[in-house]
Amino acid sequence: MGTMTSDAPERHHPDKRPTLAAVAALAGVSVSTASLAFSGSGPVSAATRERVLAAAEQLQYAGPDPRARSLRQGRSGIIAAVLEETVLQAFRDPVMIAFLDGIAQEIAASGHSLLLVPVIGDGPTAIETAPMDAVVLMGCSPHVGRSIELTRRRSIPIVSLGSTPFDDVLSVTLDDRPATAELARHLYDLGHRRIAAVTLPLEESRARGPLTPEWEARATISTTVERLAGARTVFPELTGLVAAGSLVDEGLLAGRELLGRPDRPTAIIAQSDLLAAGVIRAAQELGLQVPADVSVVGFDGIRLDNVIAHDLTTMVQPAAEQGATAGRMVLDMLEDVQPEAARFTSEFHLGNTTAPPPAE
Amino acid sequence: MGTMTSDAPERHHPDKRPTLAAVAALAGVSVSTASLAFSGSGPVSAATRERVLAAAEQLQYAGPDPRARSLRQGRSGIIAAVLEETVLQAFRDPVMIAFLDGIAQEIAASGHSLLLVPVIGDGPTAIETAPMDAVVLMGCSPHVGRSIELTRRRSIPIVSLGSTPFDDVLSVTLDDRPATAELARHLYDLGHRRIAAVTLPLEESRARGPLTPEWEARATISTTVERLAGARTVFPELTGLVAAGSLVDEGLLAGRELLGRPDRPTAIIAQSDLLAAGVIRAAQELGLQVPADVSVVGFDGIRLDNVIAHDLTTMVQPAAEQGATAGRMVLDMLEDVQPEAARFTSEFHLGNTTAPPPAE
DNA sequence: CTGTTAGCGCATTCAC
DNA sequence: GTGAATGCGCTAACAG
Repeated sequence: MGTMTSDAPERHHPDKRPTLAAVAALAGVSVSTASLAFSGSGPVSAATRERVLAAAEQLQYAGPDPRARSLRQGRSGIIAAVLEETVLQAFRDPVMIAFLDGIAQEIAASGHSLLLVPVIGDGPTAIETAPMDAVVLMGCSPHVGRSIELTRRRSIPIVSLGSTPFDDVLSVTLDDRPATAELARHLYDLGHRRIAAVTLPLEESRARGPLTPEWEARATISTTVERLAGARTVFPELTGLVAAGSLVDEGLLAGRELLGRPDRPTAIIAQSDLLAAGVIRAAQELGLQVPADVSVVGFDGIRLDNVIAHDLTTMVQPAAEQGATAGRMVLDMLEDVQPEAARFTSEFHLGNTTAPPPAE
Repeated sequence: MGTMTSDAPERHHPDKRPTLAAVAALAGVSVSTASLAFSGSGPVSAATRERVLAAAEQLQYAGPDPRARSLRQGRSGIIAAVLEETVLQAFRDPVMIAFLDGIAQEIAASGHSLLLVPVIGDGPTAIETAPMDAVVLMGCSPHVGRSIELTRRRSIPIVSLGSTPFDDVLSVTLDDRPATAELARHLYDLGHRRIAAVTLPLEESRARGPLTPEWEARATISTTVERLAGARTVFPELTGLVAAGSLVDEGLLAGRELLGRPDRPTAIIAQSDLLAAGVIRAAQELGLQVPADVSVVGFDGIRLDNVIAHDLTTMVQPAAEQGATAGRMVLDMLEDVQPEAARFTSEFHLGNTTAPPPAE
């Protein structure tokens, strides 16, 4: 440890910052007047304000301490985004990024800022100690339960974004199931009958492997399950591989395996655009033409122009809008306005990665 | 503003949360004892602790209020990352993401979490009101001055990451200049004499356009200037185009223009890997082979496997490490340990995007 | 317009 | 081991 003054046992930045009281004293006014001079919200004569500001300048006063202010007002101006993954993982997923950006954009207007709170493992996380006014759960499963339970007791606004509604948490959802059904129908109509899926992870563990009924039964990530269910409305027997994340490389791995089989599928339903891009890469590696030899569909509608040459057939989800909506919802709740759950609809985008199956 | 009830002036979540005092009362102990029971830091008999926790459970007490706790302790557990851009822009830049991830990773270990604070425009931002313990400036120019000035008065730890040191802010820097010189030297040694640069933005405005001496003189983004200076040590006359950001699309635009010229350069120095990827795309569009017809080098060393087929010749910078270092530095300062400025070195990576210039 | 009075909810001395 | 007191720094009533 560095230098510590004897009677200031708190390791801390040494120099004592001036307080509002000091400024008030120097300006020859009361603390409350000084406070008003800063917040500008009350009636203070121009002359007094001048004096106060001058005194502040002289003392190098930095303005009201946010900690004290937030205790007093019961507000910190912080909205937390709870991630059930590492920050890096979140940043690698374009959909998550769009969510975060939507939230940040929306809440910035009212002076709020965004706190990233990863809850991995079960050690105590910042979610229990951070001074936040509201929480947006980002694609969290009900398994973050303990953390959330505590948050709920704090009775601060909570909105869930990107997962199936659980408990009675207000949510922003997507039409994953019908949307995927639409993609499946599209493939069916083109004549495809031998289909395989490349799914998002089933659980927080993000394990990779063949999709089995047993494993599926233990799934905790609702998006994955919902999209699968949607596809099954058209292809009840659908099976495939579970990827370890929404990553091009994961799609590549899965694509190699699926397309390398003797009875390779004529079409692949990837549960994200990045996975789909990987599958297309794999096809190219194997000398297969997309869509002539194999059709591929994705999900999300992120702009992939720079990753693959193809225009991917996919369902476009309004990710930034969903984020913004979640942001608006928590802000509303902070204003005691009770918002309603929001459900968004994805839109079918016909690209050039689907065609009738090749003749036998 | 929303509705405000008359006798409950605080718009807020209505239900009053129980306080530690309430819990203590129910448990029949004093507040201080209850406090100890929670923090576990003092001598409390097991029996008493039990009773306190039971009382808490009964009252649905969520634990000490983070706001009050942070006022009392003078710590909020929040580290701010100040972005001189929008959250979306930051998220699109792989280097920025690696920085953020490095910081998040490092500070999470001690229970801190990361607050994203964009400072765009000059309106008052969260930087003045957020209860943060320390700040990491992410590639900020000295022009965020006003905001920073206030922060400094608060005398909380500040570290600057990814920009030239300014004032006396402690910094984590990269060897941009010699590193770029190394790339330039590489091209020179291969025989290249007609070179063009595709640079990162010169100013916060992120304007796009031809690089002119006048404009360059007004540049505020140090990374851009430094890398340019490095290249000029080998190619003093170097000129080129300024991109509007580190994006593949921007590289594509610049590449089209530079490579479409009759006296097109035989090599292009792009100031980021994403820009380089765009340039390579442009070359492909124009039917040029890389590196046979044109050599391209980048900067950063992000893994581009999924964007272009080439293995880019570039300087690899340890971005996540730099972030982690910045994180560690602010944590150290919070412990009154005075760290030293850190300077990182990039490493030359020879890919397959450079070769001798084509014969005339 | 300005000063006075009260806490916000908690952690930490120090006596007992 | 436990309890009583004391502010952290500020804002919001209310009185003057």
